[in-house]
Amino acid sequence: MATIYDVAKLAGVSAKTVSRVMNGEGPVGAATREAVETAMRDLGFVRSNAARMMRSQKSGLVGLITGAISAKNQTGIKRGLPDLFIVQGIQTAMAEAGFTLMIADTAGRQDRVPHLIDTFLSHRVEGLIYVAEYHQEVSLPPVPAHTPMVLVNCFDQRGTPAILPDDRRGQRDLVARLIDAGHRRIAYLSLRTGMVAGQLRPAGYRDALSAAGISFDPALLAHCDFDLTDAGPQLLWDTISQMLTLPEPPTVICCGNDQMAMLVYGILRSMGLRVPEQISVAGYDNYQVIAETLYPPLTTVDLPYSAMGVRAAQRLLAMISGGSRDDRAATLVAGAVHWRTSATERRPLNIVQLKTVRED
Amino acid sequence: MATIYDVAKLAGVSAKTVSRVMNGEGPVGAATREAVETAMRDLGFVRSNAARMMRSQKSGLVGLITGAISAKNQTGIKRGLPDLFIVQGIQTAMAEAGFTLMIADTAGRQDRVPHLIDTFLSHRVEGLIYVAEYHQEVSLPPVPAHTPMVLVNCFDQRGTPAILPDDRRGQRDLVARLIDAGHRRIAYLSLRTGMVAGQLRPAGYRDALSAAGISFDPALLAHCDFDLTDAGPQLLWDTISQMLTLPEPPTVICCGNDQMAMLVYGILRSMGLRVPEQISVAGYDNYQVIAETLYPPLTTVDLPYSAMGVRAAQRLLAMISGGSRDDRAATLVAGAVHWRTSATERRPLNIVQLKTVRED
DNA sequence: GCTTGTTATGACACCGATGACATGACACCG
DNA sequence: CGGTGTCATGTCATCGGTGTCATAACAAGC
Repeated sequence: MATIYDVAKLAGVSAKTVSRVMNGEGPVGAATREAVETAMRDLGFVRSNAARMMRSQKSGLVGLITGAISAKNQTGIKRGLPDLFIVQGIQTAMAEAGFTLMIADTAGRQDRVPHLIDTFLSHRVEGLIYVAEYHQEVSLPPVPAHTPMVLVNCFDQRGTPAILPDDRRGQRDLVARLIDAGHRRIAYLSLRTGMVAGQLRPAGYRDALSAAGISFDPALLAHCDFDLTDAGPQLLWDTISQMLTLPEPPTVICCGNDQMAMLVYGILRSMGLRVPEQISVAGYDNYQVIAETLYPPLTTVDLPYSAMGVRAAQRLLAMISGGSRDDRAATLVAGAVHWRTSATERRPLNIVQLKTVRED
Repeated sequence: MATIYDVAKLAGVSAKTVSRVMNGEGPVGAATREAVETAMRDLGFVRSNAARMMRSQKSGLVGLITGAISAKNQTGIKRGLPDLFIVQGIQTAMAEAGFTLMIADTAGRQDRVPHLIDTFLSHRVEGLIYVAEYHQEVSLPPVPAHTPMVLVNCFDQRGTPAILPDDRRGQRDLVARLIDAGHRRIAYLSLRTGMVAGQLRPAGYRDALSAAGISFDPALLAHCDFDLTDAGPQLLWDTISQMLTLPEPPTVICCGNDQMAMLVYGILRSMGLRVPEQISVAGYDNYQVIAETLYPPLTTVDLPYSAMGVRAAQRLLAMISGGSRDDRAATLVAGAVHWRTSATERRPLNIVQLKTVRED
C-alpha cells in the first residue's frame, strides 16, 4: 500500500507537502497541488488512519455496544420495536459528523461488556454508546473518566447521561387523543410491570384520564404477560372477554405495544367484533411492519428509536468536543401519536352483545 | 493515556519486555511478568491499536457497508425480514475470530459507497462485506484486489463471492410439505417479479408442484404489488376473492412473505373465513414478530439471515487468511420450514360457500 | 577452562503520518 | 535599499508500539 513518501517522490515534493494537500492546510501552489493529486490517484493512495491517529491522538471512532443485535430470542421475550432503529439513528448522525462507528454486541452475555470496552479503548474510541434492547435499568462496568459515554434506552444508578423514550407522555398523548375522539371507557392492556414501559405507559394512561376528569376504573386495566409464548393468546382472550362483559364495556382497547394489538385484532375478529366499527384498538411503538400492514391500519404512538439514536449521537458529540463534561440529566424523547383507522373518531353509540365462548 | 514506556518505567524494565508480556511472546521471567502486569493494572494501561497496527500491518478490522440500516421507508417498499439479522450473524462470527466490525451505511445513497470504502481502507480493514436489504443484483465500485470482499443478500456481474438465500428451494420445501399434508389446490400470491424473490419463490412453488405431478394452474398464481401503500389490501382482496370463486378453489394460500400473510389473515377473517379450519395460510421469511404472534401462528420458511451472516463472515475470514483467493461461486443458504397451525395437516373436505362482497 | 547453547532482557530503528519550526523567494513600503 | 510580511515548501522529531539484533548471565559438554 502506497505511503505519502511514495506520493511525495512521484510528485517531486516533500511528504509534508503531500500531507498539506490532503488536509487542505497551509498555502500550496496550484501546480504543486495538481501534481500531488495526480500522483495520489496514480498510486491509488489511501491515507493510513493509524499513522495519522498516532500524532493527532484523534481516532474519529465511536464505539457502540449493544445486547440488541444478538439478544434476540434468547430471553424468550417477544420484544417491541427492534432497537436496531436506534443504531440507525446513531450511525446516521455519526457519519454526518465524520465519525466512524465500531459496533460490538454482548451476544447476550453481560460479562463480556468489559472486554468489549477494552477493545474499543485500544482503538482509542473518542466516545462510547450503550444501547439496550428495551427500556430498562442497567449496571455497567466503569469506564475511564476521559472517555465520554451515553446510554440509550436505559439508565443506571451512577447517573450516566441517558437518552430515554418518554413512555409516560406518549401514552398520555394517545389516550388524550382518544378522549378527544369521544371515548370515555378506555381499556388498557399493559405490558408486565417488570418492564419499565409496563409502569410508565399505564401511568400516562392514568394521567390522561385524570386530566380529562374521567375516574380510573381498575376493571379496565390489566397487566398481561402476553409474551409468555403459548399462554399469551388465551390470557388476552380471557382478559378481553371479561372487560367486554362489564356493565359498561370499553369502546376502545389500548395495548401495551403494537404486537399485542396484532394479537388483539385476531381475538376480536374471532369474537365476531369488527375493528373499528364495533370496537377501537390502539397500540404503542408504531412498529411499521405491523401498524401499517394490519387491516385496518393501527392507531399507535411512535417509539422514537431513530430520533433517540440521533439525540444520543448529538449528546455524545457534544461531550467529545466539550471535554466530556455533561450534566447528569436524562433526555426524554417523546413520540408522536399516529392516528389511523383502527380507532373511530366518534364513540359508537351502542355496544354489541357479545358471545363469551371461543368459537373454534 | 498510559503508554508502554510508562509501564516499563514503573516496572523497571524495558518497553520491549512490556510488549513481550502483553503478547505472551518470548521467554519472560516470572517475577518480571508479575511486575509488568501489576504496573499495567495500576496505570490502567490499554494498548494502542494504532501503534501496533503500524508495525504489524494487521488492523483486526472488517468493514461492513449496508443500505440496510437507513434505507428503511425511503423506497416505499415494505420490506420483509430486517436485514439487520444478517449484521447480527456477521458480528457474532467476527467477534469470535477476534475481529472488530466497523459499520457504515449508505443512507440510501448508492453514490456514497466509494467514500465509505475509502474510509474503511484508510482504517486498513482486512476485508469488506456488503449487505443488501433484500435479495437483489448490485453494482459496486471496484476495490483494491488485495482487500477481499463478500456480498450478502446480493450478487454482481463480476462474480464477487456472494452469500444468498436459497429462495427457490425454501419455497419448494414449503409447498412440498403442504402437498404432503394433503393439499392439492395451492394458491400462490407472489411478490413483484421485479424482486429476485418474486421470481425464485414462484419457481420453487412450481418445482414442488411438478415434482408431485400436480399440474400448474395459472389461475392460482398472482403477482401482487401488495406493498404499494394504499392499493395493497384492496388488490389482495380482489385477487383472493377471485381465486376463491374458482370452480376448484385453493385449500391453502401461500404468500410471498409473512407480511403479506398478515394482511391475508385480516382479509380472510373479514370474508368470514376461519384460518386454518376453512382455509390454510403460509408465509415466507419466518419473521418472528409476525409469524409467532399471529393467531394462529404462521406456517412459514426461514429466511436464514442470521446463518447467512455467519457464512459470510466465515467465507471472508477464509479469504483473509488464505490470501484473498476464492472461487467465484455464490453460496446458497437454505432455510427450514416452520410448520405451525396456520396450515391444516389434512385437506379440508368441503369448501365453504363464500360471500364475495366486502362486508364493511 | 573454553566453546556452545539457552534464557532473559535491552537497544534501536521503523511503521506513516503530522506538528513545530526553519527557510527561501518575492512583494510591498517608507 | 533594507526591513517586514506573506507565500510556498522543506527538515526533523514524534506519536506508541514491535521486529531485528545484540548482549549478559548461566548451564552443559568436551
